[in-house]
Amino acid sequence: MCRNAYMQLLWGEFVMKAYTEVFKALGDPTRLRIIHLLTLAGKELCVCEFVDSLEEPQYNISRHLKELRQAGLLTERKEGRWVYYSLNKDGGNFKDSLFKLVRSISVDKEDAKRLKERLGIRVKGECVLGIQKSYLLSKKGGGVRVKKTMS
Amino acid sequence: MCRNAYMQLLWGEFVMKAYTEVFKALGDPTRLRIIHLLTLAGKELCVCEFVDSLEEPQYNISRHLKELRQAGLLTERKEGRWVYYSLNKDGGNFKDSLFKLVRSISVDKEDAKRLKERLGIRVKGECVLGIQKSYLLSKKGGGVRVKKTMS
DNA sequence: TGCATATATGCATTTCTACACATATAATAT
DNA sequence: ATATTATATGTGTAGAAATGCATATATGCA
Repeated sequence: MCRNAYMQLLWGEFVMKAYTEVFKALGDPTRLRIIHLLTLAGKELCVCEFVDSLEEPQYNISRHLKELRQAGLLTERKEGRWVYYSLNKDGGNFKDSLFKLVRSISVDKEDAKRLKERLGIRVKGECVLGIQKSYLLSKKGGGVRVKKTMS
Repeated sequence: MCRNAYMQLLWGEFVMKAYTEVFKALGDPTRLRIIHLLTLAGKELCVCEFVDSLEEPQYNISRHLKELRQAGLLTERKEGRWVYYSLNKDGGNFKDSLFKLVRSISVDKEDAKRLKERLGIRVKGECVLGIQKSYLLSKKGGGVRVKKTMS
């Protein structure tokens, strides 16, 4: 892998950056709650389930999920209109230990409580309903969908 | 500790913020290298030893050390003009696991190599010489000290 | 007392980050 | 086909963070 000193330097910086990105990704309340929720759930979760559980606007959840995926912490699986995210444990022991660590964090249990409720409306283990708390579709609009047809 | 639901909410947010700050603190290359170096060293290190080992300007090291201390990851001990920093393991298993995790990171070993050299000039286990790489005192100046007396 | 040295910090600048609004994209349902 | 729905993203903005310079603070020493 590393042919010479220069390559080692580059490789070292590359690896260091990867680890830095992981910690940076966890250094935000919403993203930490996302990972924490996934470690508690023990299974993949759908975007709308994150939204209803964490009570954050849909566009925020989507963006944070993307960052976590880019940091290598999540994988996504598309199923029709639904997108499920799960913990990405590829690549050695590091992430496994990290996820155990995040799981051990003792925060208030409201997120988990709301997730449990939300998971209750799955059918055959699959997500079949979108965001239930319509005020989370956007922040101001209260769930109003803008029509495409105009004038 | 938590008398009612409102207190629990506040407490939960407080704790979540504390964990977030920890991860955020590690989400910077220099700070991650500082913690990594400390986990490898297994003992307290002096500011000038960080500077020579990580080859970052003194003012940057000072600032990053401060942030790590404010995040609860470091403690400092003053000994005359010298200030030693060590890992702060207070407060349950979380930080212990975290430090083990950081220790397990495999990055290039230049930092550790330079630290080993630098520790060679300690006397009776104590730091007795300041920054050896004078170009790290500031970035541009090359170690020039400005006189106080003027005009 | 005055200078040297180890560390910390005020300030300005630039870059990043998170958020909110609106809207796009893609798949489903009618 | 067209409307609906689940998710993603372009854009503007405000606040945070990293950096570099200069200098302050504090301790030790001559």
